[in-house]
Amino acid sequence: MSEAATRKPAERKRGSGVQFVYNVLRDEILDLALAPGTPIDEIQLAQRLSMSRTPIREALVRLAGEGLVTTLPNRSTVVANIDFLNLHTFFDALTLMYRVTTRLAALNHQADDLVTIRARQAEFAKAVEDQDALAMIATNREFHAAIAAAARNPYYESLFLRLLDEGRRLLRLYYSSFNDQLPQRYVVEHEDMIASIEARDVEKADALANEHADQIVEQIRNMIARDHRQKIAL
Amino acid sequence: MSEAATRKPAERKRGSGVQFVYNVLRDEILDLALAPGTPIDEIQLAQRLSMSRTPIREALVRLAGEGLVTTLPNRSTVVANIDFLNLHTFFDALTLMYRVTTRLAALNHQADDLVTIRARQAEFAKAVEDQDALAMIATNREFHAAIAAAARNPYYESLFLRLLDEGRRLLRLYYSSFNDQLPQRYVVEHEDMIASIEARDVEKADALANEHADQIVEQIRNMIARDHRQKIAL
DNA sequence: TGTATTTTTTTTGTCGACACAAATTTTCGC
DNA sequence: GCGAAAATTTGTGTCGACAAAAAAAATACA
Repeated sequence: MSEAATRKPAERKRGSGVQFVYNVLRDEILDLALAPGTPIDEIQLAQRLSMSRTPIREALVRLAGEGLVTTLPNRSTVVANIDFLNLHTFFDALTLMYRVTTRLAALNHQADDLVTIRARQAEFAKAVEDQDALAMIATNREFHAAIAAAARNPYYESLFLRLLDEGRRLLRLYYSSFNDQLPQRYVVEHEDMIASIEARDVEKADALANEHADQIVEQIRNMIARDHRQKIAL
Repeated sequence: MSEAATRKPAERKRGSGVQFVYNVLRDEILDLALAPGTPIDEIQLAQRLSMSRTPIREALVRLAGEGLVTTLPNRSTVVANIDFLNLHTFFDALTLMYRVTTRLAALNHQADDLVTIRARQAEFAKAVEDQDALAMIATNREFHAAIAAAARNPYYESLFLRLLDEGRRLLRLYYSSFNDQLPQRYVVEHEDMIASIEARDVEKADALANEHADQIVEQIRNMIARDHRQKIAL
């Protein structure tokens, strides 16, 4: 059981129920606290979070819309599987969104966007320094999410966030081997991206994002290739 | 009240309730039978579709996830507005998805994909011949959806479908002036795209999709520019 | 008559209960 | 003992009801 699950049973503000369940489940899914394929029992969840099944079901519908769970009709909904066979479609979309959001950030960013982006980058650098792989994964996501926000295109942003989440789940699988690559390189690449965004150099931002994406995709590929266990099983 | 609303009150299969409500509402929203900004009364809807509020609420959650309705906490959910001020973000994403899906279709399509695509194209050509603007909008969507399916990338596909739906809603606003452009041109462009996909000529497919998207964006821009009524109001 | 405050109404968010479907176990025939 | 049919159990899909929150109406007051 995760930490959030053991929260105070009663006294939650009206209307926050669905959001609460959504957040708990989302975190547990992305942290792999709930393994892919795990069936989600509504009644059990209702008891655990001490609320009725109605808000739980609505949260599940929302998660299903984002592809984080799969609903089997008249049967339990399960945590979405990681489709190793079609990872290339994920990498393809991820790379394109890296590029597009960084491009548009260079074009459309406003003054305070850079403040936020730099703050996220500082957190990422801190995580690298601390050799904290889990924090690196989380802060890296937030860094790119901040860039996506500065890009000011909600369509790209929502897809990108979805992809970053999926990536977070994937990296979580291999986080233990996340340190021995060369994460310092990512810090430098991030700095370059920030500089090109600030200079509004669209083409350079694009190129850097492309390289950066290739780096990350390559690293994930290596981590998977090194691990010949049960790729198909999941 | 739309046609679907007046369906047989009782006797629907178990588990199909949410899907049914979702389909009804989605159609009415995209057809502008429900105008943007219209509040959706759950009780009223429940009576109209003769079912309880529970499946209705779940359908609304799903629609909210796709951005077709907006949920105001403790207040009624309303049909999503059309954001004329940020249409450029829509056009940008739409153009990119036109390109990417057509590219990937040229790369990844399989034999029977072309059969489906050609069938959709035939329906589109028929609509043009019949001067049926509404059918043109609908069949054009299905044509590009078929290409997106052949592209075999669910991430792009889901975003593209969302954009096509949003576009359907937008075009529906101006469908009356959809004839007097030159829709015959679109038929030819579609044919060229099919040919380049079949030839697996990725670059040509990309270029054609780009042109095609520019055409459509331009047409929508013209339709909006010609109409100086209540752009801001909606 | 206009404005602030209280009351009423409307509508959402949540709950507990029941019905139905699928999975599981038990029973029965051989 | 083994396989098929029946019964039980488990868990989802839907319902009607209630409580809280917001909006609307009514009232009080200047």
